[in-house]
Amino acid sequence: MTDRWALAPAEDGGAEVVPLGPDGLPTGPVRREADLAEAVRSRPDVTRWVWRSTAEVYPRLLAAGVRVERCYDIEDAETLLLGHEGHYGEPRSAAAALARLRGGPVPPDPPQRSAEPGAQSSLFEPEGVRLPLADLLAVYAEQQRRHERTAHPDRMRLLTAAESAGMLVAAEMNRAGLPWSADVHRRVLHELLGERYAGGGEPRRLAELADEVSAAFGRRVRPDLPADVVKAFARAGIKVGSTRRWEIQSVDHPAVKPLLEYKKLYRIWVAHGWSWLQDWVREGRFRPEFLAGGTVTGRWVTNGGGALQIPKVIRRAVVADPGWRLVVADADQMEPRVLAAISRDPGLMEVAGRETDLYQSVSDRAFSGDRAQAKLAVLGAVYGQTSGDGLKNLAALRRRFPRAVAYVDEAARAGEEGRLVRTWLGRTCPPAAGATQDATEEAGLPQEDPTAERPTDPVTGQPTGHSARDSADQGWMPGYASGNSRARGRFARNFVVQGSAADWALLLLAALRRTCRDMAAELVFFQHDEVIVHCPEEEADAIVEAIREASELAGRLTFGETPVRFPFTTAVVECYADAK
DNA sequence: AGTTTCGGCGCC
DNA sequence: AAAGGGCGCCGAAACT
Repeated sequence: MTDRWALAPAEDGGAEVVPLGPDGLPTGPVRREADLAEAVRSRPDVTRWVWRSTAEVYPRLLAAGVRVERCYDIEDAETLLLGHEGHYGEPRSAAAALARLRGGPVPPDPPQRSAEPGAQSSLFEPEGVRLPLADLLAVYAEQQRRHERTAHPDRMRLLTAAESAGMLVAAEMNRAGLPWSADVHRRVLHELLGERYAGGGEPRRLAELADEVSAAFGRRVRPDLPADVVKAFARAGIKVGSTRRWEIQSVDHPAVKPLLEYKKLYRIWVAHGWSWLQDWVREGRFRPEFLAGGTVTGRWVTNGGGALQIPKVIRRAVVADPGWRLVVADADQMEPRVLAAISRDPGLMEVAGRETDLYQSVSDRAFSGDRAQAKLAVLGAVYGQTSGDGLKNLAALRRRFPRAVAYVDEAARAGEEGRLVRTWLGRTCPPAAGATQDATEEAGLPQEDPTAERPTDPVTGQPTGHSARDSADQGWMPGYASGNSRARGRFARNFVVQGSAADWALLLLAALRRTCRDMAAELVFFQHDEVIVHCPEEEADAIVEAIREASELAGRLTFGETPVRFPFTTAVVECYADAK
């Protein structure tokens, strides 16, 4: 039985709270509490807290040592509901939702903060605009009704609940940080890059490689400047369109080898080098800011430190505390398994019902045992590959798994025709640029109001700088929603799979978090289909089992009863790099 | 001088 | 002829 309360923080550090019934309406008077954290701590029986913004409230609770079981984030739900209703990009604040409900002018969303290196979390800078508790309740009650009007109310309720759970996980991970050994990191950097020179220029190894490149060309060439490199190749009689690795690596020239090595190391140096270490690692922890549902597909993003792009060599610096372990768990072939679950393709579900290598099973059935071809074909189907071996092999895939291929083909067709597609739980893709009214109307702003704000970018919340006139055909939507029909088809094709995988991953995290509740174990990292739990050595086995159980539960909750399994490869290690 | 876009590459 | 989705990050280039 859920005991649900709503909460609104007050300016003075206190809060208003009120109990809610099953219909979301108050069942008692509003209580005024002097201390926000105490208001929650003193009500341990509450199983779900309804609030405007997890990012506003939960870091403060965590700082006071208070955790909650579940929450409902009104502004996140507003975003998901607006998307489902075809109003992607409209202001998503509770204040805007209230204005739409009451018929007043809709305020634009405040600009988003961006992370500063080493900055503390938003403890004392509540983001967004607060709303009185009574207004919040009106928005919440209306949202409950809007859930009922969606294509699958049960799934939509699960989606908003799951993403709220994800936001709790994200806040807790932000607080925990990823265990990081600065000493190991510096050792790795020294091995790869050599000594640093005074003045902050290139380290020794990069300088040497730059010299080798120059020597090979017979003139001074800066390998970090693409234009310089293209020009140098041209003088050597070699025409290259870019200096991308895949294009350069087949070129027969002595500069190629040192150039590619330079680019690899340069990347480490600028993105994860000494200044990164200085900026992002404090007291043995790397603290990026995880943001649940930060992408249109529902995948998470991080602000700062490139936490989801840590190069493999740098993972040697992720080291458990003494006596503790990292349980590194990686979902096996997640995307094709998700495709099996959402398409209900009998053959693919049967294959995905085994815990053994899915690509091998697919290749046994359709590719005469050639696993590499099978994998290319599957990924090509999911990503919308239109050339090469993947396309050729798509035909074989289609013969054996017709419903699976038809599912993504239909999504692609919908995308090309400008229709919306949804994930299994109901997260909806943004509309194509040009397919909707202009941004000003989208924002619900009065057309004649001279004081109306300029259109804001639906992703960044920043003014676009474009007029309403040109916003429909250029620029105000990012590339995924571009007017290019085929690109739009590929986007939609991938959206249904990647996004449904993100749906499932949220449920997985929620279940795993629940298991960790009464243990010392902490979730410290999440990357699409991979989680890391930091725990005392003696808890590691229990965590491995918990991951298995969480995966099973997440599969069933998300997709219903299907034969599809979501096995994980787990490793109990002291160092992240040892997991692979 | 400050801001935005581009090229390239890291991860999934 | 080329033809894969989603991100973040950096310095350089391009812009205002």
